[in-house]
Amino acid sequence: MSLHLEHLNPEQLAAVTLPNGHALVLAGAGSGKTRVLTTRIAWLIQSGHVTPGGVLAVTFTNKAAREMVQRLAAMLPVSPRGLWIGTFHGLANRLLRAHHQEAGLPREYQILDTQDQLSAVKRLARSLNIDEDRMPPRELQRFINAQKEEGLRARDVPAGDDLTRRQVEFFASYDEQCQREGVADFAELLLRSFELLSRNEILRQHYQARFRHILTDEFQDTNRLQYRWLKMFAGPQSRLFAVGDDDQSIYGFRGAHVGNLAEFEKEYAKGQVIRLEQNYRSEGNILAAANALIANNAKRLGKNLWTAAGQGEPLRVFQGDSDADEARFVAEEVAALARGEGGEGLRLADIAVLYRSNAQSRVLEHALFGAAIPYRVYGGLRFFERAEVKHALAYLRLMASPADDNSFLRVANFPPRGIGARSMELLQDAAKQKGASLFAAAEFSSAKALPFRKLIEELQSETRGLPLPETVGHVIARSGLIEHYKKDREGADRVENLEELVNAAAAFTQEEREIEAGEESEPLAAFLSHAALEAGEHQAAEGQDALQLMTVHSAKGLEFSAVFMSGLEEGLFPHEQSLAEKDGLEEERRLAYVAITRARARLYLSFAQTRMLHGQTRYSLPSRFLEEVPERLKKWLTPRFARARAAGPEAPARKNAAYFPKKETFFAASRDLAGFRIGQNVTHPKFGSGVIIDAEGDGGEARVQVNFGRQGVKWLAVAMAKLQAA
DNA sequence: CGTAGAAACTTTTTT
DNA sequence: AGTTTCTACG
Repeated sequence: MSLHLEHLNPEQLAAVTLPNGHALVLAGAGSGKTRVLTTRIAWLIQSGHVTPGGVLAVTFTNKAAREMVQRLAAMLPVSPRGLWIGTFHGLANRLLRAHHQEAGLPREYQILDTQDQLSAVKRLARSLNIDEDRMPPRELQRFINAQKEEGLRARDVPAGDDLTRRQVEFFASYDEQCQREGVADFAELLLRSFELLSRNEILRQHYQARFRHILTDEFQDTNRLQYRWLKMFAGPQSRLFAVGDDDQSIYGFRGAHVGNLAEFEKEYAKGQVIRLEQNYRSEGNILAAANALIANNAKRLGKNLWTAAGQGEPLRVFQGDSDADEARFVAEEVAALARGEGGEGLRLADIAVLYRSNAQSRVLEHALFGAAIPYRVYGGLRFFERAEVKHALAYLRLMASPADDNSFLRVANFPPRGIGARSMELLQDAAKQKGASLFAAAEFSSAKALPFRKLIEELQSETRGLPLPETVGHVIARSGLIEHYKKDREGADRVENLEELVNAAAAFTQEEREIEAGEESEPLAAFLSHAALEAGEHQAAEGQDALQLMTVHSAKGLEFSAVFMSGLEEGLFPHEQSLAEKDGLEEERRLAYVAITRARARLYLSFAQTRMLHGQTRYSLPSRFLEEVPERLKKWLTPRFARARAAGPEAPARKNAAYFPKKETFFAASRDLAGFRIGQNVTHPKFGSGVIIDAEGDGGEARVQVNFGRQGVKWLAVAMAKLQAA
C-alpha cells in the first residue's frame, strides 16, 4: 500500500490532499493529471475521508476508466467493485439499469450506437414521408443529439423558423419511436438519468448522501448536460473535484462546452484553483513548440507550461511529394528508430503515428505492410461496429428485447429467408396500424415473417440458462450467419469475427460486468450494453509489439517516446470543414497542441504536396501550424519549401480557400502552360507562395488559378503575372 | 424474391 | 476510393 506522496511536487501534493471543499485543477499536458486524480482517490479512502462506495469518478473514455481502476487497485487493498468509476455514459447506463422502472424504460432496453441511431432516424423519416433533401437524416440526427446534449426535450426547444419547427416535430416522433421500441441512444442515457434524479427526490437524496467525493477527468470536454448531471449528484455534503485543461478541449463538435471550466470555478471552486504547470513528459524543444503554437489562440485561461528537462532534439520536418511518399518516409524512419541506429532501439509500441482523420490511415498501413512493420490501428471501424458482428448482436438483442425494431429489420431477412421488401413493407404497415412491434406483428399478420419469429423464440428457449459464450456460439450457428459467410468467397474474415465474438463474450468476465453495469444485471444484457458502449477498442494482437496508429483525438491522454504528426496540410489539418465553424480554427490548433504534447523525446512533422482523397488528387500547402512552430526548433529533412513572405499584414483566412479538390487529368497535366503545370508550387511577388490548382488557355494565352492559402485564390495570366517556380 | 452490376454518394474528430 | 443505394434481370 503505497501512495508515494513524496514523489509529488507541491502543487500535485496540494491537489491530492486538499482536505475539504471543491476544487478545480488546471492541469497542463504531461503534468501528471491522471496520477493526481487516482492518488487523490486513494488518499481520500486511505485517510478515512470517504469509503470506496462514496466515490464517484467520471472519465470520458473506457480506456481512462480502466487505467484508473488498475492504478487504484495497485495502491489500495480494495476491490474496485464498490467504486463508481466509469464514463459518463457507462455510469448513466448503470443508473438506468438499476432504476429502469422509475426511469420509464423496460428492463432490457437496448442502446443505440451512432449507426443504429442513424438507421432509426432514416426509418422514421421514411415512415413520416419526410423529404430527405430538405431534412437529411444525418442532420436530423445531429439536431436531436445537439438538443439532448443541451438537456432539452422537443417540448423545450423554441421553434423559430419553419425548418426548426419541423425538426422539433421530428425530434418528438423520434423519442416516441425509441420509447415504443425500448431503445435509448447515447445522449438519451445521460438525459434520461438526469431527468430521473431531478424528478425523483428520494433517489436524488439517496445518491447525494452516498457520493461524498465526485471527481471528473477532462472537465474541458463536458457538455452542458454533463455538467448539470454532475451537479445533480452533489448534495450539501459532497465535494466536487474537476481536472481539466482548456488548451486540450477538442470535442466542441459534440457539444463540449469549455466555458464549463470557468463556470465551475465560479459556482464551486471559488478561487480554489490549483495549476499544474510542470511538464514531466516532453523535452524542451517539443514543449517550446507546443507553447509557441498554442499562444496563437486568443481564447485561453492561460498557463505557463515548463519543464526541467533539457532542450533535447529539434523537431524533424519532412515534405513528401505525395501521401505515399510521406508514408514511405514514416515507415523507413520507424524501422530505423526500432533498429536503434547506434543507440538503443525503441519498442514499436512506444512510437505513434498520428493523423487528423481516419481516412489517412490507409496509405500509411500500405507502406507499413510493405515494410513488414507490425502496427495496430486504433479507432476507425471497431470490432463491435462491423456488419457481421452487428448482425449477430441484433439476434441477441431481439432475444432479449423483441420490441427492438431496428434489430428486427437488420436480420429478419439476413441471411436471406424470403422476406423481401414487399413483405417487410406489409409487416411494417400492420405493425403501425396496431401500434405493435414488428416482432409482435409477425405473429398475426405475416406468413412470411412468422418462421423468423419462431426462430427467435426457439433461440430464446434453447439458450435459456446457458453461459454467455455458449449462448453467443449457439446464436451465430443457428441463425445461419456462419453458414452464410462460409459460402461467401470473401467471408473468411467475417466468420473469424463471429467466432471472435464468442471469445469476446467469454472474456467479458464477471468482474468487468459488475464494474460496468452494477451488481444485479443479466449476463446477456450486460454484454449487449458493453458492446454498444465500448465499441471494442482493445481487440486482436494484444501483447505483440506494434506501432501505434491513431487519430489525434484518440491519442489524447497517451504518450510516446517518438511521435509522427502526419498530413500537416492546409485543409486537412486544420481541416477545411472546421474553418466554417465557430472557433473551429482554435479547436484545430488545440488538436495540434494535443498531438505535439504526446511526444517525449522525438517529434516528426510531415506533410505531402499531393494527396489522394475520395478518389481525387488534392494539391495542398503546408499547414499554417507548421509555420507557427518557430524555425529555430525545426530541422528540415527535405529541401525547405521556398516560402516567400507576402508583404504587409496577412489577410484573414478565407473560408475554404486553401484546399481545393481537383480532378487530375492527363489533359491538364500535359497542357502547355508556359512552363507551369497544375499542382506546381509557385511564388508571386505580392501574394507569396501558392499552388496552381487550375488552368485555361494555352501558351501565351494561358491563365492559371493559384491558391495562395490565406491570401486567397486568384486567376492570373501567366504572361503578365511574375510567377516563379518554387 | 434475390442478385449482380451500375450509379450515386460521401468527403472530421467519438462516447 | 470505398460504401451504399438503385436498377435490371433471372
